[in-house]
Amino acid sequence: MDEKVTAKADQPGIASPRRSPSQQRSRERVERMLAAASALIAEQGSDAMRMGEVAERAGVSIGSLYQFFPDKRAIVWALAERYTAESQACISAALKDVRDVEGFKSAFSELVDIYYQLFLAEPVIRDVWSGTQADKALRALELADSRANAEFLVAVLKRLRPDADPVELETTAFLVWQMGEAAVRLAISVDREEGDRLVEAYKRMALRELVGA
Amino acid sequence: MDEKVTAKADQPGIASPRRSPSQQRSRERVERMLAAASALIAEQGSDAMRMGEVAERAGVSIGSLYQFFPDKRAIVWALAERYTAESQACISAALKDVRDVEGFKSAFSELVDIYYQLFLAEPVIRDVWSGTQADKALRALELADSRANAEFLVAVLKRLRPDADPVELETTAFLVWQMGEAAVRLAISVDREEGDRLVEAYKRMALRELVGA
DNA sequence: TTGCAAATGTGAGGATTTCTCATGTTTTAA
DNA sequence: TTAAAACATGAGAAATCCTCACATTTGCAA
Repeated sequence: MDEKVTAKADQPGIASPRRSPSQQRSRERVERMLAAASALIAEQGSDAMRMGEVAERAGVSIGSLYQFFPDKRAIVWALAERYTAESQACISAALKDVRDVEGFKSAFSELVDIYYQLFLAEPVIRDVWSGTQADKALRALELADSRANAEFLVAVLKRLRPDADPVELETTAFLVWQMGEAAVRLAISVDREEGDRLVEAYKRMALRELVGA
Repeated sequence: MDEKVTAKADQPGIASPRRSPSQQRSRERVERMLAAASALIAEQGSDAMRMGEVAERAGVSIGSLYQFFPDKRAIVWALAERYTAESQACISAALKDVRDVEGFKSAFSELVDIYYQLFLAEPVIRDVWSGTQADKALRALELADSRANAEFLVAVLKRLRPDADPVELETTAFLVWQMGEAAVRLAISVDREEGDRLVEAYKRMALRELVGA
């Protein structure tokens, strides 16, 4: 056992960024790396993405890639983080000003549509998600994100239904949120017509559960 | 470009079994290989499973492994097939003799419980599923299976609600089924108490959607 | 401007893993 | 008994991830 301290080991299972780009030049290069990775994942899936190919397409050396990303998963995770941040912004924006049940219904519907459109427009998201599913540590973080998102729903529902059991509300919101993600992923996996039907069916189902028929 | 014909290429993306074990001896060896793979996946996840380790633990050579499985994914897929077959049997058994709405409710509830218990007892299933998600071809097969399972639901629902729109029934059943899978996977990812609550919440939600309050 | 330290860039090669194939052994069936 | 088919083996070819010693560029204080 050598005591040599390696670059990893900030969180168990997740290697920390080896270094943050502090210069303008390197920030641009990191952007190119992520763009190249995103394109490759969209083409072939995250599993088939090759680090050498990412480097080549970004116009950098393989060494530069590892200068900013400790390993392959870190690239997938960096992309995933962007989309979770984006979706969090969507949710809080959509639900912020909900005052009554009718307002909630339309806000929720709109929210689901935005999600659906986001996934349709960026097939990368789907593959990034697949990549995270195959990895225990990433899955845990994904789950935590999902829980955090559900909290937005809980906050609104507590206003709309102040007499409801908080624990049940929490459970329902978490479940409905997770199912929304599943529904959207399912919808983009089938043809457009069926996908639209599935999303609409999900909305009905979710709203019935959240605020009654 | 050489014209050499390799063993793969029955279906696009899915390598075909190189050879089916026809002798008793080899059938037993294949069983040992699958058991070893299953154990390793349960311990570390399908991604961390090493072919050499599978061979060693099964007491066979690496060459024998590749005699029956064209590649690593094929092992994961073979395990996945077993569980999908098992779950299909569950569904048809549970729904076969449903005659009225009350019977459907209890059968559905029991079905979900069986699924939940199956996933709790065999963490392999979860990892097998993660493995298939990371792969486009396997995902397509998984989706086809899910659709086939939903057909069982559709068949029963058509009996119970003969006046309902068939297309809507189909959509709803597919969605509800897919969400059930998502709910169970979610439930086994959290602590037992919350998992139980989530599964119960899913049952309520699904039954309300399928046969009304 | 100059000089130096920190940040960044590079790619050959070490380490690991999947999978092949030539060769040897066992089983089947006529 | 014997030939053919099925099965078994493991060294090593091929592919891939990642490291590391060294080169270059940038920021900045003197």
